Amino acid sequence: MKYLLVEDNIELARAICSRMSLDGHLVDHAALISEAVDYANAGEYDLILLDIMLPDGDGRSFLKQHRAGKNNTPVIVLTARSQVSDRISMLDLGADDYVTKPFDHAELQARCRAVLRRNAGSAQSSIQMGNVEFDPVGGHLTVKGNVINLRNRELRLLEVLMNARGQVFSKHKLVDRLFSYDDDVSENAVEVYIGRLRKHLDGSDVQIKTLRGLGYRLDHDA
Amino acid sequence: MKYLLVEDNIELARAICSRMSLDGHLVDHAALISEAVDYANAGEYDLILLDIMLPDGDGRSFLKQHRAGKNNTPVIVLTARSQVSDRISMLDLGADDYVTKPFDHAELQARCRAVLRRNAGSAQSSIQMGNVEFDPVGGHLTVKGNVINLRNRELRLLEVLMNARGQVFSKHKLVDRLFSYDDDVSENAVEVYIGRLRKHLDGSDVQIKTLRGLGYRLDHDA
DNA sequence: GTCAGCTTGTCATGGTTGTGTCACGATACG
DNA sequence: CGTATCGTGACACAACCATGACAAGCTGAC
Repeated sequence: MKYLLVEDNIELARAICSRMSLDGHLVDHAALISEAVDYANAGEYDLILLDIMLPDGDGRSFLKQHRAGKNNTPVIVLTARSQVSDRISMLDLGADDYVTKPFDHAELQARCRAVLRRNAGSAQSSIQMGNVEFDPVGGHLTVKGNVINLRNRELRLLEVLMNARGQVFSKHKLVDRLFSYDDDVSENAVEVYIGRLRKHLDGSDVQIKTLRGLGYRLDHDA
Repeated sequence: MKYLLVEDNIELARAICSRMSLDGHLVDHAALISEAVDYANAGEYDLILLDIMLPDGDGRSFLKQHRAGKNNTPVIVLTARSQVSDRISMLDLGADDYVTKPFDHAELQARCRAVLRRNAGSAQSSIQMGNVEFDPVGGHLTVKGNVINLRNRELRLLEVLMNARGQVFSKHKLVDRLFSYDDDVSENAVEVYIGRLRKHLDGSDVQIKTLRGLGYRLDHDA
């Protein structure tokens, strides 16, 4: 995925960039509206993250211009909590979601995924794989017709694995995905959750394979 | 599909138009009641999106007139959150649904689809689910034949849950849905309302399930 | 005005459970 | 056989949730 980040606070921008890069996304960064316009005109983006307080103008003008150009790229607005009225007009102008600063990176990532999923797969939210059906919106899993309610972390882990089946995730990467930055969590936690998920998937034709020293991968037996 | 949008805020109107156009719909835009009447008389629309605060009068008058003319075109009302108390009168006058500003465009699209679908298969305003019948227009609930009057907030909460059964709503999202932005309301309020709703639903085969750390979901026991 | 009655959000408390760690056993691999 | 890596049952704690009580608001009647 290719993101455009419009944010004048350099440190924050750098943090977001590195986080997103870790997820395998490509991020272009603009610190000014004028830059942002140039970037947007030059390339196709899957998602735009837009701060509204910028040195050379209001993010609104960018958003307005963006939508006026019949551009359908989803936009997530980054806003301070105090700028309430701005937030309102942003949504009215066609933003797809908003995140209030300061935000948790895990939350931003979740919002991004949600917006992208909503935008791409339209109504199709549940993921099918063999005799397993996973519904992240409903928060449950169906294995051979039996409904299993997943807990928060299990859900998030499965979501990550399901969205990139066949891809290997290192434990380090999974920790990054599941926990926020300041949560200091051992990698053993991931092992525990993998174990719990495996229990839920027992009897299905989907399994989480261990690749010693590398990580985990979701496989579907043929 | 052909939509008529009645909205005096030009920026918002433009944003909605471009969004809808991207979905392949044709949208006519009226900024005044008088214009709207002309449009409505001139053409057949599949759906009307109606703002109620308009410079030359109240959208209600348009709605009344529209229905008086035996016109069956579904209408979705766009209203500010503070005007939610008007909702009953809007629905009484024949609106099919309402969306509070500011709204998420994805939500507006979903509401449009829902209304059109509902309209295709003959109109029914009340929602049935197991031995529970919910009438959002009348504001009451029938559980096993017993009529229960709901209070305003309980009503809105149940409406949100009923319109997307099986979907998990985080408390954050529910706060967003039920309260306006400048109401600074704790998430505990949602817990309280869930509790109150559960009391009303006692003895029915519909229940609000708690998904710890995730939110709430309306379930129907089989 | 004011008083009663109803709605609504907050608070404090207590119960429940999801979560991450630990310790130890199992397994892969050189 | 030794070591690094992974699996897992048990556990303690913190986070989360339910709920009764309460106070502030609102409404309408008089």
